[in-house]
Amino acid sequence: MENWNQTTINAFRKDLLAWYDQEGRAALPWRQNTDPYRILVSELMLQQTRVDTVITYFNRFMEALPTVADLAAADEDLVLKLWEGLGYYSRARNLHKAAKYVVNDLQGHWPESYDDLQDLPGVGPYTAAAIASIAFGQVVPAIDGNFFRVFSRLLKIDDDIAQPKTRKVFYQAIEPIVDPERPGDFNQAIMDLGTTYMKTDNPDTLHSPVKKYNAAFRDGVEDQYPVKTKKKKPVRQIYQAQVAYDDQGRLLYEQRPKTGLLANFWTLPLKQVESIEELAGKQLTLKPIVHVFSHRRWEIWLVDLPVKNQQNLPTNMTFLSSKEQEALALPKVQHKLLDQLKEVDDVSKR
DNA sequence: CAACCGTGGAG
DNA sequence: TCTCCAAGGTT
Repeated sequence: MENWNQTTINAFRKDLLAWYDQEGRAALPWRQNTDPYRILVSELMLQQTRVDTVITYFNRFMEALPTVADLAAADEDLVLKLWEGLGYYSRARNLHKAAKYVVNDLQGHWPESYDDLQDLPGVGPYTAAAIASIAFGQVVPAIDGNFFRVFSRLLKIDDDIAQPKTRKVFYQAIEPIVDPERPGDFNQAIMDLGTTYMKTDNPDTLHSPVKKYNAAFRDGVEDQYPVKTKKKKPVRQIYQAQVAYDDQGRLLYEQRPKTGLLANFWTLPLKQVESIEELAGKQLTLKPIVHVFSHRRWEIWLVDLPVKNQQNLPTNMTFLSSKEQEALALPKVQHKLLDQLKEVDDVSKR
């Protein structure tokens, strides 16, 4: 691992920030000001999610709920509807809880430090550092995937970034490098660098503004960084989705358990099966609907399976009209099921 | 610590 | 089609 002296650190800060001031993504909507609420919303949305995807959601969210007080007073249904399709829905519920915590428990006074910000639900070390530095000027590195990638190359850090304990190594290496005058800009500059000249695939290190500080590039081993062990493949699981209507043409839904995958969301009643031979009812499609999560791959078969006793449904099931359904936030997989069902209906009408 | 938790884009 | 992964946090 490289060890920079103070002269190198000073020069690096200057070169990085000069580039950032010229070519940084200043137009990103959450960079219009440093309101901690805007930073919080954007950072929660950006967790494991691409900037291009977030922009639309962010603008819509801020228009609907412009202040932390608005969010604290909002119904969870609205919050989830604004988050619909973005995934990792615990982020939305945590964001809602965090707003209530700030407004109701702290009388609207934001925690300002790296340590205190981590008391907010959904706010861990990265997000706390981002808010503390950008909104409150604390000198702390916001170590995310960009930081792992950029500094593993610059400093030739060989630790496996997939291991949680590696965060400590990076923190100790980077903390002295953060610009004490402009910590928020320093952090955002590293992120911009990490998505441009120092991105994951096909980085353009030759033209990077900090090329001369890049030890891995200097030694011709840039492709070896960051060191990262591979993830496991998603487990394949087969499901049947029950298609059943009541006498008013409403469709049967089932609410998922309040913890776990897609917690509390409504979907068609889903039942896991070992193989398609186990499907109950008439199979409606030739191919399954495939939906891949981080750790699971669902192959779902629609089956026609009417409910015999509509008056005696389990408590977590209900019939919903299309109008009732449209008011609900539904996970993407359920939208896929509905799209497929609509196609089946269209074909049968011909 | 390792597993869990969504989705869409890129190669 | 398949693999990886993108501004991580919680349990």
